Amino acid sequence: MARYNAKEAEQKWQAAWNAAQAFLTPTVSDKPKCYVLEMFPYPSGRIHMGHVRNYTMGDVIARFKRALGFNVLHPMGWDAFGLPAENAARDNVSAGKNSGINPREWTYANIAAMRSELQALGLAIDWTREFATCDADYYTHQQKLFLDFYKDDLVYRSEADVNWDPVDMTVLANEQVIDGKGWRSGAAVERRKLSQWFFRITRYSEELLRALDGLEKWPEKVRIMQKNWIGRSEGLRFSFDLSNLTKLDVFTTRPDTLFGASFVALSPDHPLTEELARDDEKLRDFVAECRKTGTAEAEIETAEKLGYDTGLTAAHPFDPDWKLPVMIANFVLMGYGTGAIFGCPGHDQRDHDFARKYHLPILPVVVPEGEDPKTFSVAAEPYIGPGKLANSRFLDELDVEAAKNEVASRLEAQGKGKRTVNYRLRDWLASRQRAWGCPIPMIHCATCGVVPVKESDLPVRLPDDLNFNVKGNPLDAHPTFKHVDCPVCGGKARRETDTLDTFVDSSWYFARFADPFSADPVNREAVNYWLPVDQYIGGIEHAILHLLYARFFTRAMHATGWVKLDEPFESLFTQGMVCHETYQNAAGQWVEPAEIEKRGDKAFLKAGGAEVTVGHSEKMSKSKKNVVAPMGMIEVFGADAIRWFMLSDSPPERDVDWSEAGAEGCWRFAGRIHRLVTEAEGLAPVGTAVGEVSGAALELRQATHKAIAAVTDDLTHLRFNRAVAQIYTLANAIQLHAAADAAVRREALEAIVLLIGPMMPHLAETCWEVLGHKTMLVDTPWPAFIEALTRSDNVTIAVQVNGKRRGELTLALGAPEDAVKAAALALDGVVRVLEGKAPKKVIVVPNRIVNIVA
RNA sequence: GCCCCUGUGGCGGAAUGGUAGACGCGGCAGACUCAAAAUCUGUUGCCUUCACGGGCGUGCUGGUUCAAGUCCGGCCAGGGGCACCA
Repeated sequence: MARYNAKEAEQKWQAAWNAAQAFLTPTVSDKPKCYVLEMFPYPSGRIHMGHVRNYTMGDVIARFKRALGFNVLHPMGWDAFGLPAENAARDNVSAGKNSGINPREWTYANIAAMRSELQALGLAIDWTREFATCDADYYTHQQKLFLDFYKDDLVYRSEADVNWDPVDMTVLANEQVIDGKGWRSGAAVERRKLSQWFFRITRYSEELLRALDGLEKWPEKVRIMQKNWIGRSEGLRFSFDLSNLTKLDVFTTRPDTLFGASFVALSPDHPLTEELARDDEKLRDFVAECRKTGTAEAEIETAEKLGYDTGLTAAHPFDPDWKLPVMIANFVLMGYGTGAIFGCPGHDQRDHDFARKYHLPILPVVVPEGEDPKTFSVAAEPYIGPGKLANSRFLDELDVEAAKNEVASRLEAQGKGKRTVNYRLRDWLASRQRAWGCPIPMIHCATCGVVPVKESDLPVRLPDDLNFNVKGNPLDAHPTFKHVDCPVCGGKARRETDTLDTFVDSSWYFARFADPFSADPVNREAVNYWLPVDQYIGGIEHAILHLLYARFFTRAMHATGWVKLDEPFESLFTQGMVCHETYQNAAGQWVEPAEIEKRGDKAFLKAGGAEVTVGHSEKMSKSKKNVVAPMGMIEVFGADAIRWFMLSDSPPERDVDWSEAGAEGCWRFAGRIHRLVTEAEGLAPVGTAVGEVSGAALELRQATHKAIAAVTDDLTHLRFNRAVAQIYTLANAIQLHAAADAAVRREALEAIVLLIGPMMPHLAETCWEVLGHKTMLVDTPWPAFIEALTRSDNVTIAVQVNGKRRGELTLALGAPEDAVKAAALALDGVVRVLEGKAPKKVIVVPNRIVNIVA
């Protein structure tokens, strides 16, 4: 029999699935549904191993659920707006090829290339539903949603201090600033005051936080990250009366420490600071100095506390005669709370640093248990823990919680304060000064202000003839795009030239997949049937950005009547990265894996044979050149072997090391399965019932049914690596019992072929055909198992004395306790250790273990 | 600084509180072969013993339990997230 030819099989079955429209999904159906979705890719041009891992996992689930009888939706699309396309066009221009690429052509060419690569993996995808977010037919609906949100006050325009990325020449959302740097460019972000478009995500701060508890099928890690990002803190907002007769609002989570206050501090960006700076040159210099400090971690850690005394004083809310100095302090952030605080150096590290530098009083007002209030000192370091109040008049002797309540109640009663909940989460700044994005459907009119584009005028199309040989946003520089008539007064007006953050595009694509042909943004009937996504899979790097925005968008779409749910993703799985060793030559330059040859632990250049340094295994990245292209590997080992590799060995949430030896092992296993099927002789015909069997045949039957039960359970729980191990075990059993009963062997072979179906679909179809089936395996239900056959007749029971293993017994399953006990006590090893003494106690765990306490 | 996760053979990793190391990779030995490849079979935690056997073993350290990789406390190491957030 010929050896398994993966390439032939893959072409044959992919064509057969296509011809049969095997993965075409009805829009709605009476069958129970299962929506399996992997985070859609950015069309960079070619797939990488991370895609292969992600889409293979999703495909296994989709095929498994389908075999279980679900109506499965498993679509694919393209997150197609974004900077790389623009940069490619710009590079093209600077290379002098003016006739060349524009972002649209670049993007669609990449999509075509990547589509065929994904198809080579044999994914069970309904390609009729494919769309790209840069399709006008997609973004027109996004513009419609934007206008709906605008009507509902979920979108607004506001001037604010925003993050400006000087390299990408655009503003960024808070979520896109990592360690003070732009998430794509890595450039230090600058602060600019600009008028920008925002989504009012903070309307749902509380809800987004609370609903996290209900997302039981999300990784705990992601929920914690979102919780921290939303950053809820309960406290008190109250006002100080200032000596210039104005009031100053501050926020605190520690109202209990109010009698330990020794100053009030304003942010350098506080409106009052700006007001004061108008007539104070020194203050202006000070503010400028503060703004120099970067926001990078290292800078913040080493940054000195800087303060400026305004000369103003603030009256203590419980003692009008107690005056506190009003300072400007560089560590007070305008973006949190009210941008002003009262400083209590005794119980806050930052206030402590500040007070020491500016020689302000440091007074303990909370004293830990066991300390004497008269001697307890916070001069050296602040005390943050629990304790009883002291030096605090009417609060003395109260514990911290009671004191917080007391202060809050009194200030509320006086009308000076209010208990409030503060969130770290800011509104989502969603406008970008970029050309390759969804145009914001708004118009600026000198007389009417900002007006929405009429729905009948949608879509606002991106022009094709953008000139990238300009500074700034090519949309803004376009000769006609921005010149429009005002939809209200009809006068000359200016079209908004900012586009939407690409994270907007990915915030609702999952809903569009339910019916990508709908004339509305979503087909309500279709989304009611398909949403939520039953299983969403992607990288942990989207734990906050994409997943938080999508949760917000779903709520906003609920509020505007498009969907009837709040949470888009029922179950989330975050898969690990694909890593590879790194290599560096003598000059310290990175070397690609394809250029080296391994001998033992050492690696050498194929050309020239010079030794290279083998570095740690890291996430595959272009910069480290440790990338292995999937297509080359599929060419060598076949798609099924690569899929199998991605599923075996490592648990799916953990990082996996790519290794060619591992892929080769998978390829060999594919061949072994093929041989087991093709070389099986004298199999019973298709459909033969299995009769009563014993001996080797019974053992094989039991192995078969155990494997079906275990693989079913493992795939249900996404434990692909264990499912793979179970299948190896069954393969070993089939090989061992190659001479067993003809019907039993057929049962075993059919089972193993069906079990590998979701993971190695082409091989499985081939084997299914060899076994004599006329219908395709994709149309075959998942195999059932017989419970009684998943248990062996005999069990091996370990026998311990004082917890130490001294022997084992092989007994019939369910042997009576007395017999087990007697047999255990008679074991040589047990007798030797007991030395004739009677045991104190014997614990028998049925069918598992006996522990004798001597 | 705060929060979270992970530490098991040469390697990737299994293990509802109940025989630690399933399964795979790698290694070793053998069969087939003139030979090699491919394939198949056996073996493979460490120490000790001719052997039977014995001892030690899940980062370290205490504890709970008849029984701990698993539960609890305290450390150590590695990784991740957040961070002048009042």
